[in-house]
Amino acid sequence: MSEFRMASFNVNSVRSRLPVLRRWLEECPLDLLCLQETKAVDADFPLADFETMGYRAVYRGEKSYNGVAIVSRIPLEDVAFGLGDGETPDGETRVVRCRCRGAYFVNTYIPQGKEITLPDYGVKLRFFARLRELFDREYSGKPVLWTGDLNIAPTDADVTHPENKRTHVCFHEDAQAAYRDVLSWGFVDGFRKHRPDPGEFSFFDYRVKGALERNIGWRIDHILATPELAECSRDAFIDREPRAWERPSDHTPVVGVFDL
DNA sequence: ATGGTAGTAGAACTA
Repeated sequence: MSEFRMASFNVNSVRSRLPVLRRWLEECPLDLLCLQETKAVDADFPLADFETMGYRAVYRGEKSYNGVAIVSRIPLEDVAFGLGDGETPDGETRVVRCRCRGAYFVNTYIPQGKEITLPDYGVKLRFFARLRELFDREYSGKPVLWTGDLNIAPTDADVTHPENKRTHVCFHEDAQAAYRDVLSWGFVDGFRKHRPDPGEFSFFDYRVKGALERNIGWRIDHILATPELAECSRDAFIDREPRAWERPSDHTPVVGVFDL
């Protein structure tokens, strides 16, 4: 049993974010880092850069969109991509799973959904349902850490102005219910366990002027753990610093510290 | 923030 530090970070292009990642990993060393929106086909994933930093990585990407990775200091076992249910799209570039230190990690980039009136929103709701099916099918009784950009702000405490976001795909009641249904499989909000107060956000829209300084954002990146894992959780926090650096992602990392 | 910016592209899409 020793300290295990992990994080989830939507990088909005892993290649564009290498300077930020280098600096952040130096200042905030991790055992395991879950990335989303890598936006690189596998041949273009900057594996050598991570190896230079002392990490290995598993990844699956596509041109321009999506893409997930798990970057780690220690070996990863049972690596798998996608939801594994035979449905299309299969989520190959949105879901990466592995086992590490006796725990099961599920790193997801949930579809954003565009607009509640569009088919994309149905795909998003179905994606949550398929995840629930995956947990039912493959993870019964196991210690699981579900993390990533879930594109959902679960409660009014997780956005700046809840009243004008009721029809937003990341805040709409149907999306929140779909998220809660996965949560009810058996997850504890690992961030909220340590940070109960409202007003902490992991996403700050590039298009909102001074979003970070004015704290206008969303908490849509999450660390969720099964109860026995949550018991091992020692701390969780959102690190706002990388969002203020040169050429930032629009997201900033969520960090979880465990005794594993 | 019913507009805006960033990324990948090399025009228009996704977020």
